[in-house]
Amino acid sequence: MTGKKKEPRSRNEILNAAIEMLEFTSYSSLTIEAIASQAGVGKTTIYRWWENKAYLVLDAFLMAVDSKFEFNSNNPVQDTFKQHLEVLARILNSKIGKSTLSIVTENEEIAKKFYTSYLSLRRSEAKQLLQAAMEKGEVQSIINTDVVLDMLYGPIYFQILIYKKVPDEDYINELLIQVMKGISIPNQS
Amino acid sequence: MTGKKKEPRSRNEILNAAIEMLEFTSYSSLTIEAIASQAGVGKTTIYRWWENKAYLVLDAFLMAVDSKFEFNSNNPVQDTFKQHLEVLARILNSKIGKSTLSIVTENEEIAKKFYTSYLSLRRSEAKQLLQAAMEKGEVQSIINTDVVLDMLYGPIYFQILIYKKVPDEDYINELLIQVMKGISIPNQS
Amino acid sequence: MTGKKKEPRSRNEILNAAIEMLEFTSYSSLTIEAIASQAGVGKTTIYRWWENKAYLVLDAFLMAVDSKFEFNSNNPVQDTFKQHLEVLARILNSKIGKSTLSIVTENEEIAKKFYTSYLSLRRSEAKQLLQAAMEKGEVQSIINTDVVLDMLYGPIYFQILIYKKVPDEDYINELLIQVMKGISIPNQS
Amino acid sequence: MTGKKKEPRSRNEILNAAIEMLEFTSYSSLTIEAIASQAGVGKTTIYRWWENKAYLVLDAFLMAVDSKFEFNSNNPVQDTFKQHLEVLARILNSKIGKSTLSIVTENEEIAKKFYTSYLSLRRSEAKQLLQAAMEKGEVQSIINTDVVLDMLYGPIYFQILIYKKVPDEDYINELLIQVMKGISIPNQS
DNA sequence: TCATAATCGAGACGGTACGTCCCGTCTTCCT
DNA sequence: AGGAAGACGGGACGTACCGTCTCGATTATGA
Repeated sequence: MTGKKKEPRSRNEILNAAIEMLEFTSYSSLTIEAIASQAGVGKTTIYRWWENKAYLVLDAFLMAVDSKFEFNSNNPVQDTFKQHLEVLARILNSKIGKSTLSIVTENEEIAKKFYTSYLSLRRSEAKQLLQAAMEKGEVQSIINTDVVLDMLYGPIYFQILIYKKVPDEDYINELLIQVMKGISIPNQS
Repeated sequence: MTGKKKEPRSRNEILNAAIEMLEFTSYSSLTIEAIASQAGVGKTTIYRWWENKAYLVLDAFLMAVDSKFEFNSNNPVQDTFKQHLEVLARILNSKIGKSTLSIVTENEEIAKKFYTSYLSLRRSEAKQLLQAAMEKGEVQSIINTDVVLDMLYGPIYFQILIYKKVPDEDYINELLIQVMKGISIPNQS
Repeated sequence: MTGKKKEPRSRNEILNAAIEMLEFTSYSSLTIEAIASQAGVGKTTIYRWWENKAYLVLDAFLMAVDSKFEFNSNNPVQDTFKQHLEVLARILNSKIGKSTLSIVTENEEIAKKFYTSYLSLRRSEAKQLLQAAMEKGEVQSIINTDVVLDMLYGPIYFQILIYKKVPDEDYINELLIQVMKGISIPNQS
Repeated sequence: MTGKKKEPRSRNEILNAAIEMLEFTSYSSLTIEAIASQAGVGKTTIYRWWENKAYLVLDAFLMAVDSKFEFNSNNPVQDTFKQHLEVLARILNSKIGKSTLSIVTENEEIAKKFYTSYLSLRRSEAKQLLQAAMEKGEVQSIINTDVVLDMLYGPIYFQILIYKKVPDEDYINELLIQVMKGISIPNQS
């Protein structure tokens, strides 16, 4: 009746070891054995909690990213989205971020978990933001929010995953301007 | 005229073997040994032409995709882009397409070759298309073409790579409409 | 009189579990963990009493074999030896017997304990038997008892350990006859 | 049609590595990995030829023992047997010999191969020796040769396997004398 | 009567070796 | 002489147990 089952101390050490090793190794040449020895842990301990390297790295990502999002939605939508996109670009461009994307890309199961544990949460935040803006009259209310959000977030993923470039402030600004052009309410004068 | 003596027949057999095997195997569990035996070829022969599995698969992708693009740029931009995006979605969603994206994602070298051998070509086609439309007065000329193209193509990659969904006609239509709203010349009447 | 309070009940359960499991498993694929779970006991409890699997199995053997020997030395030597050898063959050929021999063979420490707890006791019984026979004039007194006993017991171990055959009554009879030929007093007529 | 398939050079290196390592390690703590690295060979290479450690060690034994037996059967039986037993004791008492016995003891499959590749050959030599002696009138012809041979060889195995003693010259002499007493033709004078 | 301790099951833990898979290279043999 | 077939050294995999070590739950006691 004491509640949650214990979260063993070694769990965090393993996740941290994974993150550290990804700083100087690619995901595919990251080995469970190396993580184990780096974390001072037996391989068995790792396999006890994670089915495979992919799930481990995803958990490491989730831990690294946890509670990074705090947004003030009183600002104009555009500003808040700007923050959103900048944080996203920074996260996705980190070593652990890129590794995570790489496994999401190639592994449908992981993609599913990535979606439920991370993506859908960010997405619904963003959706609320957009809807609040609609209600405040900042943006048109006839738009398809999902498509608009893909137009904002898709290019960020695209740049990082395919072009291997980090979207900088300028890029994000231009992107926002261009998207806003299509959704903002023309004349509030 | 029986065909160039270099690029021996076995090269294509190997690429085809790779494509066939990717129909029922994931990229990561595809092995050089299996390809070799499927192609009726020694491993040595494969390593003679490709440094590793990644380059082989990329070449297989390029072969599969070769001369798929024939567009009529007399149609209105929107229609041509629609074709572009639909072909792209189909290609990326094929087994070989997804495998290729997955290695592009995780391997910078491959990403470079993917860029020069495929992406930059498509991108400059698209750019020309957009510029032609500007000249024809179909779209505003003040726009940042790269950002606009990312707004079109990024969401397609995003949907396939991350959401694991194939963008269907409706999605593509909505996407185009939304992008056009931001770039088309409002009312020339 | 119900039994000493020390040597708790679980000790016997463990030994019995080991014996039972050896009925359908080889010694080398018998695991402490399996014994523990079969005996409904924690691994710790086993390690509390036995240094390792070998000592446990040796103890199981000693328990299984305990008080199996009751011989009537009024019969002629040959008859008593016949009983001895038959009992021995039966014991050694049991699952626990063969397992025990196998660890005696490969582990000097165990061999030592096997010697002091089992073999030397049987050996001195046999020696006494032989000496009684000498005194009774049934056999020559000049003989080297150790060698003679080895000629009787050695072949039994040999057959079981190396030839993997159980010496049957015929074999034992022939062996006894042949040994007696070399030690019996020639003409009692 | 060139005959036997090639015996790869590394085969002997592996067997020698095994023999060397057994000089300072027990069979049970001998590992395939260690043999491989000692022999400068991949594990795979070992597993390609031997199903497991036991077969490898048995082959090492057979190689070590190969062509060790050269006997002059013009001497009196007893002398030839003396040589036989001494050589046997030496072989069985070597590290590789004891290891081999230990696996023969615990593994029926190995025992079978040990029998066909080694034991039965020695045994039939010994049998021929005994029969020659019968024909020469040195020993009684009514005897059961198998039992007599067990009386000679059994004790040697017994001493080494169970008593962990090396039968020395004296022991072998006494054993031979005692066995001969039961089989030699009393007095042909 | 209840706290306080001793015992023990359950099983997590660091570790070692297993036997398998595939890599990328090297060798052999056949055509 | 060129290429298939596949042996080779290597290294990571994921599994099985080892022997040690907490951790509670269950008794068992004695204040």
